[in-house]
Amino acid sequence: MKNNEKSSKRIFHNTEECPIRNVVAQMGNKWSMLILFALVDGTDRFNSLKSRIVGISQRMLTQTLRDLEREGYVSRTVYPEVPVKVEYELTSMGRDLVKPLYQLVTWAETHHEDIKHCRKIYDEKANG
Amino acid sequence: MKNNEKSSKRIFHNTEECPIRNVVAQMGNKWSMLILFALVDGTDRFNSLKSRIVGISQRMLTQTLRDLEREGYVSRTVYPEVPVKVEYELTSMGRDLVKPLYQLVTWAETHHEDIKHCRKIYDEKANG
DNA sequence: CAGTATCCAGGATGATACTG
DNA sequence: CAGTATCATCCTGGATACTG
Repeated sequence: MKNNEKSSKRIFHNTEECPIRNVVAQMGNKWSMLILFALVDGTDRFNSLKSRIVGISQRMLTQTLRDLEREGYVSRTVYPEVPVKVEYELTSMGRDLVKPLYQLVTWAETHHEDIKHCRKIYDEKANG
Repeated sequence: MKNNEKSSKRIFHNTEECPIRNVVAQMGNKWSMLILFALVDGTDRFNSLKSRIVGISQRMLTQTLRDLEREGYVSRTVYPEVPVKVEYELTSMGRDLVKPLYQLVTWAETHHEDIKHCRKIYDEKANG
């Protein structure tokens, strides 16, 4: 290949349109993946999710569920009983997204110790 | 399975120790994945990266490279010439991480239009 | 060339109180 | 039960100027 064929490859991010960021930035926020994984085994309700996902606030659960619903990963069903019942469930696209996500989770678990080790080395070099 | 076996499954995030967040939160920030992908084809230098990764500031390139180096995904080599030359390269762990990342990128590209469509529907329902 | 140092704006997240 | 509304705080990222 030509001398600088590689270095000439430019990379754009385009926050609005980039398909990568559309998915990864959403998954990168604090609660998205936890909620998706909480729904893998089936439908669940708001307060049940809230107690299962340890540490999440009502505000962030609502907001992240809305985001995930807007992206098309989660569906929301309201049963007009009294008191009202709301069920959340993965859509088919949501269930599909979980597959590559699990690949990443598996990778993360496999390399967790390596990463911690690298950080330790790096920090020791910086401080020592 | 028992009645509430599913709903009893609790999910923790533990920002410090959770292997998932250790990886995904880092990849979720604005420039990490772009830098990793920019280095897939081989070694590159600071200013070359800066011009190839469109829109990145000097500050964020430095900072994100340091983060990636600390995690063990990128190596940094200084050549004590004048002026100094610094080369960045993926480590073997970095090259390995790119694989599941590509799975996710492929998924994102495949579903980009679906996601945009879902958003449109959602927003129309909210506003109309 | 390859950074560092400052300052600042905006978004993400959390705490708390209130509601159909 | 399943939220909404408001306020405070922290973190991310961008602009700009300076340096070995």
